[in-house]
Amino acid sequence: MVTLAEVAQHAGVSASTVSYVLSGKRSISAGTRERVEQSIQLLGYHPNAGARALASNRSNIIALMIPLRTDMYVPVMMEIAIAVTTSARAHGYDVLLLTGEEGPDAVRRVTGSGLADAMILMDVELDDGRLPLLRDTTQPSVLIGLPADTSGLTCVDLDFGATGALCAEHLAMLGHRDIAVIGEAPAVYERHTGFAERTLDGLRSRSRELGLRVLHRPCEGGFDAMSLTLARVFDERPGTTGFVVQNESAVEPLLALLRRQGRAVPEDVSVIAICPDQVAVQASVRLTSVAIPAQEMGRGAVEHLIAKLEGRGTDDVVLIAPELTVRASTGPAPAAP
Amino acid sequence: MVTLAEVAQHAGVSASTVSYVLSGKRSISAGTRERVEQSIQLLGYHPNAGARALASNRSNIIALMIPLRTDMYVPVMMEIAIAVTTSARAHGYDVLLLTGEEGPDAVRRVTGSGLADAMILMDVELDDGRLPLLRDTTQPSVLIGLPADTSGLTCVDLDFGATGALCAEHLAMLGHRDIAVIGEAPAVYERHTGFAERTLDGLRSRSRELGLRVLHRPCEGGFDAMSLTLARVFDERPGTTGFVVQNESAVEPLLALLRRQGRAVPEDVSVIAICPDQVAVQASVRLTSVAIPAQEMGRGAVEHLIAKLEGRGTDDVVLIAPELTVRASTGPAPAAP
DNA sequence: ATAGGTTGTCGAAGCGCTTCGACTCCGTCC
DNA sequence: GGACGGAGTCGAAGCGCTTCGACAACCTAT
Repeated sequence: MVTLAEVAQHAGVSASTVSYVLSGKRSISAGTRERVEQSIQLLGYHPNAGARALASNRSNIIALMIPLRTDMYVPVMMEIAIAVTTSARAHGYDVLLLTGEEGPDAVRRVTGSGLADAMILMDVELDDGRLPLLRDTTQPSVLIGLPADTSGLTCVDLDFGATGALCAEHLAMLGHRDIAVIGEAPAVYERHTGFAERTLDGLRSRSRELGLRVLHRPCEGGFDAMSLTLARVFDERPGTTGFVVQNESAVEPLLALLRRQGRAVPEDVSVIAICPDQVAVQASVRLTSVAIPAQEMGRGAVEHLIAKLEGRGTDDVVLIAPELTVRASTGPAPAAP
Repeated sequence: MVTLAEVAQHAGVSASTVSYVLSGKRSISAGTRERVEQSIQLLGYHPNAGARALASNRSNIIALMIPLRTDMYVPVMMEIAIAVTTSARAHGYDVLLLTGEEGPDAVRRVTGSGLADAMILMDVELDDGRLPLLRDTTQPSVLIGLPADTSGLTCVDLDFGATGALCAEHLAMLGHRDIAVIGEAPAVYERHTGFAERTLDGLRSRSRELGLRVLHRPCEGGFDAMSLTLARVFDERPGTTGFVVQNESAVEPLLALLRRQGRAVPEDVSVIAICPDQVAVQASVRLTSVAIPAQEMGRGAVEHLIAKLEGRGTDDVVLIAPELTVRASTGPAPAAP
């Protein structure tokens, strides 16, 4: 392994000079800088991460806690993780991957050991056990998601309330009166993961204003669960003509079942999905959808974190405005029979 | 931040003693050990990662390179990443997430800086630019995937050749004679990611032995692409009664299209998918499938890596035997018309 | 011409840990 | 009873880097 000292010797300068060339924290004459840079190239020098972390008290690592469960939004999670990693690299940071498995202990371990300079938490619950620890530590952090109490925290998330409202507006505008929300798996609600409730709240309150009747049913993904759920929906509200689907893995089953029942989309029934654009365009009907901006969320989280690391940061809640894209799965409500 | 020295002082011993309590590398009397452990608890001590890495020359971090692209198998990738992280933690290692973005440079950076003790590479191409670097370094590594030349490398992967053969056998046994393979997106083949070709080779050679006729068509996921592909298949081979689908995002479109054409699954047409079990059971028909054992692959990779880190490891290629689960999407070939 | 500021470089201290050799006890064995 | 060896502990060196203060050299403004 090549060390700083070896580079310094090769370039005929002191170790500290090489260090300053690398960090740019003091001015260095052009000639010296060039010589040092050449030596670095020539010897193939890479600063030792451990030594650097020890001396500077910064590891240049961001910890990313992803959920262990795979009961929801897997592609979204993946996309966020990749966006976080890519943006972090662009700022000179690496990403340490943590699963929820260790729970709050992971936070303690990482902050205590100086393994990472900062954290990004995904899959935040309304009353998350990790939050008190985050508030206690001086280590910057950003949540992707929205807990009940956001005081002293920085959060980035899609504005799910507005998302719900947007869905209601679109369906109301098309003349629908009875709509059904196919929600996430019951486990997601039990876990109090906020976003599902927020969507529903937004949708319900806007629906009230617009005179829509809303029926909400949680639903595990998959064909069988969807089949049961759908039967119950039409049983209870035969006049339902609009669907809002929040659970990605319920989308395709729903479309298949509607088809099988002879209900045409969008002539008889309109469907809006809350999902990544890719899913919306790949479905068997091109879906009108509100996109989940995974990239933007990941990038936003990193940028806020970097700002905080550089002391420019502020605690705030950034809600990304939802965008509804009209495609082929929504249309005017059918004339009443 | 609490340091070793503070713990030592609190427990009334020297710093080295505390270190030995922590590492167990020298014997410590029960009494001393207990006192030290109590002090650690009481003070909430966590060893500083940087200092430890510097002094011991090991970071206890494994780097995991995941593909940047999301054109294939996203859930599988995610599941592998989670399995890797979980198993690594069980062995006392953390996981650093790298995207393919940096390419070979990432390998250089990580090995050069001592950021990680070892690497796991996913999405390995047949002639991957990172492989020469891996062969050159002393740092242990494991590939998930199979390059063209495996000499000096350790690889873990599903035996895709056997997977293809298994699909052929199952369909042949059921009396099918004309089968179609719906492959990955063309981009996957252009990238030479091995597994797609291996599946096809295995399937073709077994088919030859069994007298099956095979038509292979790459296919982007999604409804529109699948629609085109399917039309061409039946155009060219009207007697096709068996499908093997390798592209996850083509499964549901295929089923929908067959239904629309009035071809019943499994009465008229049999479908085998190569996909995670979860996808197979959640589809609109419970799919006969060969599972992609993501968990097992992730865990296997970590275990091999740990073995190498401890000096017990050997370079070898571990191919996981495929398992075919019969569900509701395959049945006897229909009698010839 | 001289005081004062800038610029570029160096030496040394130290970050918190691991590890090696050395030392002290104490029990064992001839 | 003295040599021997193992168990338990300590002190010190050093891992490779950053950073602070010091200093020489030079430039400018009075």
